[in-house]
Order: sequence, then structure tokens, then C-alpha cells
Amino acid sequence: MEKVDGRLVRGDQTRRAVLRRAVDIASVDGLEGLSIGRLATELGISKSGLFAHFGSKEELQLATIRAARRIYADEVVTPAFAVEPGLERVWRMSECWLDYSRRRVFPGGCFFQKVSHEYAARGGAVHEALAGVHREWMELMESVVREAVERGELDADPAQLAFDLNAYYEAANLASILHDNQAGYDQARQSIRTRLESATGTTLPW
Amino acid sequence: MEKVDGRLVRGDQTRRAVLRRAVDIASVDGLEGLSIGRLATELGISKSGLFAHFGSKEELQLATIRAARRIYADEVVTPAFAVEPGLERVWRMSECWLDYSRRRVFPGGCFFQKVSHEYAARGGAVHEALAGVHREWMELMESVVREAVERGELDADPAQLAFDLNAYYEAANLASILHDNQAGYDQARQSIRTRLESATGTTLPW
DNA sequence: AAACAATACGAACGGTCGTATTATTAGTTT
DNA sequence: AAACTAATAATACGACCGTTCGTATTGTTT
Repeated sequence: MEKVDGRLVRGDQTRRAVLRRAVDIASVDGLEGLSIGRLATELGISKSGLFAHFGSKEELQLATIRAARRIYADEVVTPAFAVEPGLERVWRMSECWLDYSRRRVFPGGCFFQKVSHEYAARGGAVHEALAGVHREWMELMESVVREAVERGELDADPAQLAFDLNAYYEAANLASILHDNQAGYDQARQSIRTRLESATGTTLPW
Repeated sequence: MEKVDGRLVRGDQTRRAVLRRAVDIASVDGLEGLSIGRLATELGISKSGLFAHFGSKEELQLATIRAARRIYADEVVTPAFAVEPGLERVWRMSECWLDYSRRRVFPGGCFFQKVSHEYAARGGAVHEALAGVHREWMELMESVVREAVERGELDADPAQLAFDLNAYYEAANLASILHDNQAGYDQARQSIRTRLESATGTTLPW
């Protein structure tokens, strides 16, 4: 079944609703804390009916990761790619990331930071999926930086600068959740600006 | 009972063994994944006997945090304070931190990074304890940086530099666990060096 | 030796977990 | 309207969770 000329049918609607709730829960309580019974209760559906959509907890977790990745792409990557490649895009991506965290697109802050730490030291398919997303993201950042370098707008090692920027993002995200304030975002913004200005030799126009 | 002229007595020995194992488990599986039954089985003691030492799961978690804090102090703070205050100590603390992570003092990497993310978005005493340790650590870093600034060995905003350094540490720690390699440590070391050199105007002697 | 506290134990509690099996409802097709 | 299929629900299972209880063992104090 799945789809009928673009319209969603019953099963897929449910699946969507489940995953939308799942990413929110997991961003707060993790992919382990995401329990099938709880998810079903919160959505007002039966545990067994929900379970049938995924077949196993691990499949639910993997589907949740894919759903979160789509949201992340929409909220961070797409808007950054709306501006020209180069330094401006590097800056924009940083702004988008901090905004994505600050706006609490996921109520527990960045979904991937949360669950990556949860599964960092464990084996299994969930770990592999998260390691893959992390690699993918770092490579994306690196390529965005590299475009700026190739255009002569930045003098830096792309991998190194991507590492630094990502480190600022994550530190800000954790601090803001842990202490429930915004101070980390301002510090990160300042660090990003300083880091980019020292790699351009000029003052950023933003 | 507790102690007899410095010698540990039975109960305290058990408590120590429990907590030593608890920090290791929690660094991999979190403070939630740290279950009393599992802990007891691994140590070859009874679940109820172990439980009696703490009275509640939350108390066990809080005691585990305190135990981890002692280890962290021994492994990171104390060796850094063995050298003179100032720039050298800033550098040494960075080296100690990366080494603490790399040596896997806790098998899952930095205990506090792991469990801070676990409890960042939740309420309760465990969250408060972890937020407190985080604040304490950031203030310590800041004061170490400030000493270097006051001696004229560094030109920087202490809070800002502490934020950056801590961000590099944590990014390296996560990358190394998630991808099971050392690349993040080299990148962090490079970032720290560059950051400090740009704040001194000179080349670091290390 | 008697009394007392500290420590550890096994068994059991009510709950929740993920999962499997079986039944029922709803939607589409003929 | 009947037949078929996809989607949801009901029920049950064993495993493990944190916690409580009663009891045995050990060590200290009197």
C-alpha cells in the first residue's frame, strides 16, 4: 500500500506521528529511554499496533535516527545552502546550527549530540548509524569550509576549521541545556567570529 | 564503624569496590544503564546487600558521581597543578585532559561528558550534581587561564579561552570513542596550540 | 558471655521492558 | 455485498527493574 498518488494512507500517517514523537522523546531521554509502551501511551495507540510498524526496538531506533536526520537537514543544512558557497555559507551554517539548538527543534537540544554520546561506547547497528551521521556531518562542514578556502576567502586547513566550529557548536548546546541559559551561544558565536576573522585577516561583515 | 585508625573495614571496602565498578559501567552505559542487579552480579555480591549501602538508586548515582569526581581530580587537576601557574599550567592541563581521555581512565571515555549529556535535559538531584561539577570545572579552567593572563603570558578573555579549550577537549573525546581512533586528539592538540599561540603572539616551547 | 550494631543474604513484591501470538477493525478490490 | 488485505488492538510471556522484608553472619562494645 504505502502511498496512493501522493496521499498518505493510514499506516504511513501513524508511522510519521510515531517518529515525530520518538525524536522528541529521544532528544531528552535517549534512544534507550525511548520505550515502546511509553510512546504508545503518549500517542494514545496500542503498544502492539505501534510495535508492528517496526518489528523490533532496534528498527524503531534506526527509523528514529533517520527521521531526526531529515529534520536536521531541513533545519540546518538546507537554509545554509540557500546562500552562496564560500565564507558567507560557513558563517550562515554556524548561525543556523546555533539557532537550531537555541530554538529547541528537539526539546532536549541537538538530537545527535544526545544520542551519539549515549551510543558512543557501545557496539551494534545504532552505534554504526550514529557514527555514520557524524562522519557525514563532519565531511559536509569540511566541504563547506573548503569551498571558502578555494575561493580565497579563508586561509585554513578545512578539516581543522571544521573540527573547531563543530566543537563550539556542541559546547554551546550542552552548556545551554545543562544550565538552562543562553550564555554558551554568545560564547560560541564569539569564538566562531574570532576564529574566522583570524583565518581571513579581516573583519566579518556580519 | 566506618574506619578504625585509618584501616578500612568491611563495609567501606565493599562500597569502594562497588563505586569503582559503577563509574566504569556508567561511563559506557550511563547512570541509567547502571543497574543494581547487574552491578551486584558483576561483583559477585547480592543485589540486596549492595542496595543497602545506598538506600536508593539515586543515592547510588550521586555516590558514583562523587567517586568519578575524585578520580577526575586525581587524573587531570592534580597533575596540572604540579607545574607552575601560568601559561605552562594551561598547556599542561590540556595535555592532562587529552591524556585522561586517551588512556581511558574510564572505559567509555570522559565520565562526565557521557553522563552530563544523559541528564542534561532532565530534572532532579542527579542533574543538579552534574551541572554543579560542570560549573566547577569551567571555573577552574577559567582561573587557570586567568593566572596566565595576569602574568602577562597570555592576552585573552579567560572565560572565552576556557570555553574554547573545553570545547576542543570534548570534541576530541567524542570523536575518539565514536570512531575508535585517535585522530580527534591530534586535531584538538593542534587547535589548542594554535589558539594559545594566537593569544601569546609567540610559538609555544612545547 | 551478653547485647548490639554492621553487613550481607535469598526471596519476593509490583512494574515495565521488548516481543510473540492471536483477534479485530477498516479500506480496497472484485 | 463478499473477499481480501493492511492496520490496529488485545492478550500473554519471560526477563529485568528498583525496592522491601526477614534472617543469618560477623564484629565490636559492654
